[in-house]
Amino acid sequence: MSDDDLTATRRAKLRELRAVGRAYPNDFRPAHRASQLHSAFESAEASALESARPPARIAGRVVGRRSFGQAMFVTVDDGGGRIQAYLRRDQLPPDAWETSRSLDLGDQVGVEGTLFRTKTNELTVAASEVRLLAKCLHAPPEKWHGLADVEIRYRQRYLDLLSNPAVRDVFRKRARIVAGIRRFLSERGFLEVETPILQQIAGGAAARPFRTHHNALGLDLQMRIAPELFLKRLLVGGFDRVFEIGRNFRNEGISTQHNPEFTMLEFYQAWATYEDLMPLTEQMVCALAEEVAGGRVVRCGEHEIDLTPPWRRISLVGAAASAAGCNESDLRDPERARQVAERHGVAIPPAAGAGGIATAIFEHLVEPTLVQPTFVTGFPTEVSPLARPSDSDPWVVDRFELYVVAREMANGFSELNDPDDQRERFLSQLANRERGDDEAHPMDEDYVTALEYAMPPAAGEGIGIDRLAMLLCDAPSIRDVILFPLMRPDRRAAASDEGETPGEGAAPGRAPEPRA
RNA sequence: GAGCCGUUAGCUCAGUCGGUUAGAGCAUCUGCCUUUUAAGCAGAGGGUCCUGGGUUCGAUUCCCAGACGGCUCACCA
Repeated sequence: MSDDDLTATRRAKLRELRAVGRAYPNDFRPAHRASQLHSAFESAEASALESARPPARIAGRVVGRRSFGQAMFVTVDDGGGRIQAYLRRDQLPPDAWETSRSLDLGDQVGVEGTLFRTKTNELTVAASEVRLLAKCLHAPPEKWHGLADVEIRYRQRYLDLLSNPAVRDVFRKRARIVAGIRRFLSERGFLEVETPILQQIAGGAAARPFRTHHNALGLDLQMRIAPELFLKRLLVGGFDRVFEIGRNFRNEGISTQHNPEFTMLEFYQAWATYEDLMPLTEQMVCALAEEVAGGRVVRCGEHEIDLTPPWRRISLVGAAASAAGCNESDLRDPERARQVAERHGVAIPPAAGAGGIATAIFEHLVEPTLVQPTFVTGFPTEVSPLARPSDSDPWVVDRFELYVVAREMANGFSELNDPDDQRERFLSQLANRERGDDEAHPMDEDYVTALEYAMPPAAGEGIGIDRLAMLLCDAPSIRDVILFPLMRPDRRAAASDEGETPGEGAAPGRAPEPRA
């Protein structure tokens, strides 16, 4: 049967339902969840159930149907688990039996009855009532292999979720990660805040923004690339520990590790340095791993990652020099650094000085090797326009990045709160922009003004939630932990949808759906 | 943006060294079946082989272009 035929068959059943009553009722209230019933009656013997006849009222999607003429088994998935129901003609009202006979895979159904165990000892609802609650008009993906077409999995995530239980688990884990972060930070006195996504100057990171427009104000705006500068304004305002979990938007390429919109945690703590944030990060990530991955050792692809603190610490310039076979001093000199980069075939970013070149060398030679959790410190000041210079060596800043499985996972530093230095850094970034670095940080005078009102010394950190979820859920692509990743429009589907009206032509009796 | 790979029934996949009716399992339809669980048995239907051009007597298959996806690289704090 073609797709149209499959749908037409189901639509015909829907038409019959409409003819005799409400096709989409909302008066059935399930009293039990499949998982509850399984755990509550786990140890109940068949004979015990036989005498007690515990009532059960469940609702969910039909994911299996085995028919025997005058009886059938139906497996119902209520989102949290599955339980099967046994439907017999001689135990059901006639209309419920008719409903049962017309059930299709994918339908939403409500079943009421009593629990028993079958010959094969499976806990089962012996149905005394069956209600169709919502008709499924399309054939669902195959029961055994599930949905494998990656494109459909992303475009129609609901199909992925309803046919691949492991996918639901990933997103449940992701929710627990986010909830765990909130709990962890709230317990430590951090205040959760929300700052603008629509901004006039998108700052706080090196990235190209999306542009948009506010009609009433006639104002061009950008989507935020980071909440950083607003969160630090809040430090000036007197909130000494703040955090935000929210979406950032960066107008850049898509890969297994990049989605144009992604979720970031940023938190700021006054009276702290980047040294304080490293153990805090270790604690937080360990707590999350123990909660969602069952321990501090997590499997990620072919790697086994041991998150037990303390994590290794290396210096960026030191590691880059040793990987490139040169001295650190070579990487502090623009000309010699350039030669080292060229010798190793490392592309030199536009407008880069020695610090930028050293960072590029690090990223190409060292970053891919950082599989176990590693804090990288000693970032050049040149590539860190918002971070506080190290007291002992102002060529670098008090900053770290966390790498796990060769992926950047977190970025934290002691905040630059000297307004005059910050203005100079912005000006230097502007100069880089002139020289072709289109991701150089823009000038933000309003932010500098905020610093002039005295921001307490502080440290702040950003953690990529998607990448953290990838690590803790063992997901190879960021699209596996983002429910609806950005996709190109599917022009094939658009073209064919315009050419036909699916199913409707063959259903002349069907009245249009009232919408108001 | 570049390279490689993929796109065949609603789903999961075979297949065609260019050949006449393109297959399987699940799903669907018909019949039988009151404890099955990837239920079973018998039968049937279901295809824009991603799209468009080209080569050819003949293209789902070969060539070119395009669409969409995946991976790698580039980009990307």
